[in-house]
Amino acid sequence: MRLTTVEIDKAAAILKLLGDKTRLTMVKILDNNDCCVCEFVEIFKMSQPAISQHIRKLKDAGVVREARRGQWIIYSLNKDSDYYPMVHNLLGHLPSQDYKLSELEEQGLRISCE
Amino acid sequence: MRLTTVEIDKAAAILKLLGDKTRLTMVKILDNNDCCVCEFVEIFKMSQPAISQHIRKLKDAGVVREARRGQWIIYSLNKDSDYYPMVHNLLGHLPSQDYKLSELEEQGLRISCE
DNA sequence: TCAGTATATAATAATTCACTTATATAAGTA
DNA sequence: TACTTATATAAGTGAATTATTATATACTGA
Repeated sequence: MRLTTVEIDKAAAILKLLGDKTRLTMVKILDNNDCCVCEFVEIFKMSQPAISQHIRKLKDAGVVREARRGQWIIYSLNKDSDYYPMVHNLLGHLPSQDYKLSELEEQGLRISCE
Repeated sequence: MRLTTVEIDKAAAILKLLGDKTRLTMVKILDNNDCCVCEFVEIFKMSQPAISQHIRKLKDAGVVREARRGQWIIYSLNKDSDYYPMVHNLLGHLPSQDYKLSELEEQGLRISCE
């Protein structure tokens, strides 16, 4: 584990973002997997704009990055972010949420990460 | 560093609390020092009720605990909390805020921790 | 017991937040 | 080109959040 230091204002802003169950779960999932919006819509049973708006906040903060792949936009954790060490460290204290993706896979709804 | 696991809902609630600059700074200070409300009032140049309300949230979540010492109520980090390992870990990524206490000390306003 | 200091609580106003619905954009495909 | 799918953006709304001021409680010491 690296011990990078993050300004306290910036850290508070990141923690505020992660202080939402939906976004925290997203980020935990993204720590191991890349995902697209429509997968999150399925996982969280939430409207597409709601998901897009959550992701936008994470993207604006530099926590997450996007890459278009044809029709889809694939989101992944931005491991180059100054915040990544702190975030990754934190995610280590959370139980894996990958079962949510497994459920999608079973339903044949997994899309992005082949 | 211990790797304790915290339920994702609970973790989100804690991170939400820490996602406020004032509370995050408080907790960072409390990681090394015990403090009373009036010291925080000085440090943050904020009204006493505002400080009390921030502390109450931290106390309700079990992050912080109180001990009355005469006239004062001394707050400290609750190291027995299930969240403490995660929180402590996180605080390791933040720059020390102890200079804020040193400033108090210089002004002769330090109270609690002799 | 009274005055002063430390803290908590209550009520409230301004702001922010997380959704919603409606609509726009962009890519893929018939 | 027109239709479909994936995603983003905009506008609006109700709930939550963070301050404030006013007031209550608790301890200390004269």
